Amino acid sequence: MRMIKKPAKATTPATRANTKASARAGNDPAPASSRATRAAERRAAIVDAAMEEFIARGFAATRLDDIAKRAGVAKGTIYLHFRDKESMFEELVRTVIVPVVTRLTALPPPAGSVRDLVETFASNFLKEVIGTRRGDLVRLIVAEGPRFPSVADFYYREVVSRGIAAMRALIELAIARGEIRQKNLAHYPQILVAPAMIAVIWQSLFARHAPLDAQDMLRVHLDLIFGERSTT
Amino acid sequence: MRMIKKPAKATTPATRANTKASARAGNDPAPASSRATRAAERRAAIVDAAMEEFIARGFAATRLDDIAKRAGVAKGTIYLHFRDKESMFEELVRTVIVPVVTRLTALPPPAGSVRDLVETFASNFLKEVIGTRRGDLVRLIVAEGPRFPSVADFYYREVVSRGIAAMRALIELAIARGEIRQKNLAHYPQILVAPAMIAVIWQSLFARHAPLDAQDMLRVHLDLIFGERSTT
DNA sequence: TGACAATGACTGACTGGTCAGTCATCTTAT
DNA sequence: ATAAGATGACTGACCAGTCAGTCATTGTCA
Repeated sequence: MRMIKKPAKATTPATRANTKASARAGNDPAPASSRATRAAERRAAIVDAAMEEFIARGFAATRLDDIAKRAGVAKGTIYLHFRDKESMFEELVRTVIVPVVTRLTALPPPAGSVRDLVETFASNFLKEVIGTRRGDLVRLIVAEGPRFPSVADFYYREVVSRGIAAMRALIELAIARGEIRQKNLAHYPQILVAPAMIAVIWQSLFARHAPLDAQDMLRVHLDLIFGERSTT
Repeated sequence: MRMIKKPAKATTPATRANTKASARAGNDPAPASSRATRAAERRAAIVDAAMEEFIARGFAATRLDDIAKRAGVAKGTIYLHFRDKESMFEELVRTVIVPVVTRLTALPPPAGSVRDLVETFASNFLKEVIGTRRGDLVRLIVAEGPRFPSVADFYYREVVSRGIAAMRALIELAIARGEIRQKNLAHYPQILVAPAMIAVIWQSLFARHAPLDAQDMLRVHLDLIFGERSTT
């Protein structure tokens, strides 16, 4: 946002003879890494640190100085990897979200009942998202979405619409197979995932007041949709 | 967030003789109001303006100057009503939330089936919260909760725990009456309200990508829980 | 192979704009 | 008359973004 400045005078440039000496904050002792490798590591460190800070403080209240310190990097270094704070936030979301989606959408062999499939999916979601840093990221997206339409758009395209479509397909299959009776459910796959989302939010906001057994809740919810498990 | 500052010197206070002439932004022409009334009106105007701004920008990115301008008040006036930005946010949440809770918990005569009761409740929630400014406030609480533990606590105490308890009571009643079969549902009243919460969030984040017929979704969800409506 | 030069990644002090909170002064109801 | 209410210019802390300078790594030549 800052305007281009005049050349900037030198103001006693000699005084900075000290510096160095403490540089390279004590991190990787690996000396044999190539430039490219090192760069990638640093970028990853910045992304990690940024995620931590953004989750803890939100976009506006996060200081780049803090991100830099946490990443063990100078502030200027951040600008070698990201254009500005805003695009750092956007890229961060992309960087973190994409692997999760690909991992979760890699559904296991479609053997067995639809319920088994959904249960596997729920179980993965539980491990990978609910109560983890990634769950906090989801909350962060809900929080900052309105101020970052591009993030909300991205999240809708890459996560929500895909997830909804996948769930709808599963529901339709289950209806065809007679595993689900309520036909209208296919119109609102949101209903299928709603408790999982609530669990994510609950864990970040209320867990310390009233811990929630997300796993059991999801089981009960699936019982509701598919009918109680027969104890065969 | 700013720390308490030292007294701050006065620096040429006399130079400000001009001022006035345009003050009192053109608002209420009512001259006959008492001090107390006027004060209450101003406070309300500030609360409204603050809610609008906080919802649009989040806590950290909201400027008190903007709130003052929107409320038609000078910045200093805000400090006659609130200690600082943070406590303004906290009081704002209390001020806005309480009436909603009391209105919603004023359930209609307990005649008819539990499903009718729940449906009435859902219908009120739909009108009063989903897709309204108050719905945005819920999203705001989710967004800022982690940075305002006192707000999250308040919200948990006044809204969440009460709502959960009320829903649990209804579920147990419905189970006793045979309206609900799934007995475990009483352990997780969250499941009952989850789609409503999702609807709130959906409307603020994704409505423009994919509008959601919240009313119909809630109906389908209730069909799922209570069984499809008999067409008697 | 060893020495020197070129490269560009990295650093952090610095700048300028921003904004929460203050307070001397003015206004108005009582 | 006068005290409570209201105003908005002002202050100082704060922080995103910049850039001159440093030095580890890589490339080149004898």
